[in-house]
Amino acid sequence: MKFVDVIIPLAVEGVFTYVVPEILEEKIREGVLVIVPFVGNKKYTGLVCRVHSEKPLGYEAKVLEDLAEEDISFSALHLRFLEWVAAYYMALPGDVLRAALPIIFRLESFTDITLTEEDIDFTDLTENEQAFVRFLRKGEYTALREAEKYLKIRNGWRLVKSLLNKGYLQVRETIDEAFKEKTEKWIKWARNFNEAELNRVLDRLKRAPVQYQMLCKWIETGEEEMEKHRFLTEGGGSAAILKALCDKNILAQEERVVSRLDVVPVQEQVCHALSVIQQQAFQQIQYHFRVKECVLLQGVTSSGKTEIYIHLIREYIARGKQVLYMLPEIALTVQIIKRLRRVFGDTIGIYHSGMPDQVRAELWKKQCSTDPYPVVLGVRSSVFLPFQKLGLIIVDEEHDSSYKQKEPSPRYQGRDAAIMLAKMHRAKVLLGSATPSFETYYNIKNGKYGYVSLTSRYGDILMPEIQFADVAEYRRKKQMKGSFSPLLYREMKQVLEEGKQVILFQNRRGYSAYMQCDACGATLKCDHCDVSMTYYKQRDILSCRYCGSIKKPEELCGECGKGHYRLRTPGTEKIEEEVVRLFPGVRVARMDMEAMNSRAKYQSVIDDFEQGKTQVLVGTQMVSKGLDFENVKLVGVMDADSMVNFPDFRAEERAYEMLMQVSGRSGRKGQRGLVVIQTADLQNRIYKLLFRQDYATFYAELAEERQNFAYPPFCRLISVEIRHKEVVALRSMANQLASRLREQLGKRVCGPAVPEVGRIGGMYRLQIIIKIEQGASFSKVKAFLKQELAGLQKGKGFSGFRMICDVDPG
DNA sequence: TCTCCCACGTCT
DNA sequence: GACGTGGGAGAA
Repeated sequence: MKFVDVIIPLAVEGVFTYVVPEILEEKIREGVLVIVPFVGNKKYTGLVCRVHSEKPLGYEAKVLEDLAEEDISFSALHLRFLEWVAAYYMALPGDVLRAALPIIFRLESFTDITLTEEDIDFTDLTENEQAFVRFLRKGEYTALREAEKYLKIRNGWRLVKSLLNKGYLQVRETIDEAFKEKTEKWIKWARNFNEAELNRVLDRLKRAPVQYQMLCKWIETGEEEMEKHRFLTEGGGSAAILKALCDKNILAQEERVVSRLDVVPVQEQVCHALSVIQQQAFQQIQYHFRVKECVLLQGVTSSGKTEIYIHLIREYIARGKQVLYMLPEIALTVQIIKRLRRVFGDTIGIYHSGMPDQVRAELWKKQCSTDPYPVVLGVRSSVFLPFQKLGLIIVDEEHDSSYKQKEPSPRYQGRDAAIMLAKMHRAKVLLGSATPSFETYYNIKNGKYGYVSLTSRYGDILMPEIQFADVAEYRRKKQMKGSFSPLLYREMKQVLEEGKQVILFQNRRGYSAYMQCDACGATLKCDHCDVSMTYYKQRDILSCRYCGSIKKPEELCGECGKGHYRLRTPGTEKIEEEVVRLFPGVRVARMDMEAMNSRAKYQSVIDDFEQGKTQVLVGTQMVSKGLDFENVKLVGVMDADSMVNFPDFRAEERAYEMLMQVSGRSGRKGQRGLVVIQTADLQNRIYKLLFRQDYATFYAELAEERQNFAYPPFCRLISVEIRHKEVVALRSMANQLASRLREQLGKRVCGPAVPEVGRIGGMYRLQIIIKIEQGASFSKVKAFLKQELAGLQKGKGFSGFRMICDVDPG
């Protein structure tokens, strides 16, 4: 007998063993998707990760139901990669599969019910059962979900069970084919008509003038076939007229399967030659690749990194290899896609989170087919795509924090996972950044990665000039105009008069980051989370950025009942308002998570700014990433301190990164850009380092501290977060865990401590950090931690706790 | 994630 | 005691 171990895409521990029915034996192998029964009658899609003949002990394995979706499968290497992600990031295999597999392929069965008899003795039934029975028809299957929705009940299966016992119901499980091919209707001649025949056809249509007209128009086009929609709009007729022509066997309709993947006509392929400096960098990268698996290309904004990527990609394609080009989510804009399309035409696939599920599924199928895209441009999750002959991965903006998935599990680092994926494929990795992550730079220092830098901006564009505005000083002298220092105001005014554009960066959304009582100083907090609520003036509501709960602002302070709430620290909405007031007639656009409720909106804000319809763009970090505008001369950072003083060991690294990136938005051909940074803490070393615009010095200065306090890159971290509804119980559990861990790991264990936000959505949180130094066995620590957590979970009094491990957090 | 079961609360 | 609800365990 043949058995398989199956990963089920649910948050369940381990894999599950099934018996393979004889008729399927031929087709079942490692990496295929199957349908299996799981809990009751429910059926799920699962992934076969092992085929064997070991009869499981202690239970009778269920029988595998069928094969699912035969067009896709996982290679042995791909399976190993999923296993690695699960093991390294302490995630469940089901979690990893869920991240990897497009939702369309994750079939789930649903319950259908019908009545077995017309006449039912209602006296026998409870009220709910009666309502339920009335909703059903004999011989007609109704989805249980529908019935639950209609009757507004949960746990409908309870009713089903009791009615089933009474013999009134019949139940079946169905699986919907979720992936459907997209089709189009095409119009063509029903058969070949010669001229004489055609004339006869037209003659016969004399008494049907509209049909006659439609046919004449069609003949005029001279086309053999046309898509139905186009046929009707261009022919100016109705579907009924068309149908009449089809019924008369003159024209015919044909349904065709079409691809949902963008099929762009291959334009003239433009690939610019590299400049001398770029050519040197290109050669250096290839030189390093001979001995190293991973190379960093450090280059500031507009130093021409993309052009080098393009040449590398071409090289790998020519060798018959595939390339994965990764970008942080936000940077995946039309700008970059356009640029790559110009070179690679329709040989490039695109993968991002805004994509409809059907399209993702289609890309998956294509990558499993005999004709996969040689290049895929994608976000973090594209590391999970199937590759047949991967040769190169480019991780652009590798320092970007959005490569790390925080929620839900698997909490993986896309860049690091990509490096592992490349290793498995014996492929190379090129990291790109102006401000590399400390981890990457560390690996260069110790010789693990190769290093290539592009120091000058392409076309000799100068680095922007950075000026600091001492807000503390201006405030003392009462010279501030709202949130604007006289310096920023003056520069902005001049730039706008020159007809140039301005970007203002404020890393807070809404109108006011928090509301504070003017009598007792209490801030208005979310009812469920330990954070102050953001005020949105336009909608006149307070909103919590963690749980999303909303409430109306109150007049009087909820704490002391006497004071009134005052708005503190302006957000993007307020800045936008101030610009309107201070610069009458200037058109402003705002770009933040709140304003960008759709992809279309995002694109239109960018387009308007690009075309100069708006002169000032106010935004959160969204504006700092991946956007290039020709005409921007000034970038204003409204409140740099808020980033630097963030309570996190990476705060300074992130602040530097972000400020450098924002600065890169300014200055283009033939003119030097200006960056005005407003701070009340001018003496902070970050600003001095920023002023020098010298990454190496910045790294050297901060790295020493990281080493002293045992933080990455000198140490690896695992964060264990514990959540519970009650503080006291949480405390004691966290202490218990910490002391158990300390028994083995000693002072590597820090905490428990209250994380940045101590309560979210009504759950209190505590965090234990484990620091693992170089040379210690990371996997042993993980195994020990896992064992301790399992021990706690088995123990009594564990109810209501959640434990979340995050490997390499941040 | 879904199902099943148990413990417990409420209403009669 | 019947019925309903909520939380935790386990799933092959």
